[in-house]
Amino acid sequence: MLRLTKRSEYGLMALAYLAARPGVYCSVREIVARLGTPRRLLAEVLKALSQAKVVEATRGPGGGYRLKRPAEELSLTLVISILEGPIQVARCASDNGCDFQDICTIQEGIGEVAAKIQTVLDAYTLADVVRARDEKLAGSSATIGAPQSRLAAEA
Amino acid sequence: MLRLTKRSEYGLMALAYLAARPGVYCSVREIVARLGTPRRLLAEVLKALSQAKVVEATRGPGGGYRLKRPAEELSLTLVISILEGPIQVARCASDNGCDFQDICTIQEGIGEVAAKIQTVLDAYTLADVVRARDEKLAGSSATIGAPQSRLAAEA
DNA sequence: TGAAAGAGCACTAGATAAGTGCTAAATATC
DNA sequence: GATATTTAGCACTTATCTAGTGCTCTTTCA
Ligand code: SF4
Ligand code: SF4
Repeated sequence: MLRLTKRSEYGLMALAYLAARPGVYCSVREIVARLGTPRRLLAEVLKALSQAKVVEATRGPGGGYRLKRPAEELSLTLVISILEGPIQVARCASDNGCDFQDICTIQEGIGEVAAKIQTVLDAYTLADVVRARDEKLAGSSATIGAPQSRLAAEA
Repeated sequence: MLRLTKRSEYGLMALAYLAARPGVYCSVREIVARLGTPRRLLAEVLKALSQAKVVEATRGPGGGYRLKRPAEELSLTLVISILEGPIQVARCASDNGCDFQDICTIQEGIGEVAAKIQTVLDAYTLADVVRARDEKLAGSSATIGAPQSRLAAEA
């Protein structure tokens, strides 16, 4: 239905959280306390992001996750493809394919649309997610466009 | 997973078929013979499109469906929303909402992305689907950009 | 040594998508 | 008017994907 999964959303929320604390290891417990997401599920998500080298982890007390790459380099395409597999608006892309491929009359059109959507997702990064949030919080003040580094985080 | 459903695809294929035969009533049987889709499912889809006034139907021998509006006016947004409900990249749009709305840090960002995707789907029409197909069939000849009115239809 | 925290594995339940069966109503043709 | 064709309506099954959870193991700091 052309919708993001919870995994992606939880992942993005967590990443946005981490982006606000550059360099600091944040535990799942801590993040869940803030976001209110199911703990085990978010753990699953962060594990996947860790395996994909988007975040890095340390264990033990004081451990947790932190961003491994700057938010500007984390596109939605990347995050989504890690958390829910490759983006395929239609299934005739790279996957197992579709039975209709030979006779399908809409393949090219869908392909064009898919490419456009892909472009949107490629261009939109975690930094943009954070920025959108900040702009909203800042109302319509003059800080629009300025690089942001602080979320609404009182901890 | 950000993917179109079969309903949408079948619907678009059928509409593309109808677009190639303006004014002519085409039966489900005929369309299915060409497209190879499950008959009952395509019937279901066309019924929905009929109820949504995108196509019109007549019963009895020689009956079937035909486009009610020009292909240029049929956006993907329209077709998809008829066949799989309103497009919601995130679920916090118009539906039942999401439990996280109050504290969600990515809502604005997702909203921006959703709007961009929406724009893509709004702008892309059935006519574009048909055009993309024609351009592919015509290879790289000089007919690019010319209004198309004939598909690979030998019937 | 013990507590904190991620890593790994496997499973359950719920939601959505895909597909099917059957009957009724309309309509053209004979 | 009978008959074949074709859409309309209704309800159901099955497959697939999504969401969420439980438990154990390993690492690491104090
Ligand atoms: S666009 Fe055509 S070929 Fe591609 S997945 Fe959809 S139906 Fe199959
Ligand atoms: S963006 Fe935030 S509020 Fe909207 S659906 Fe996703 S989690 Fe819920």
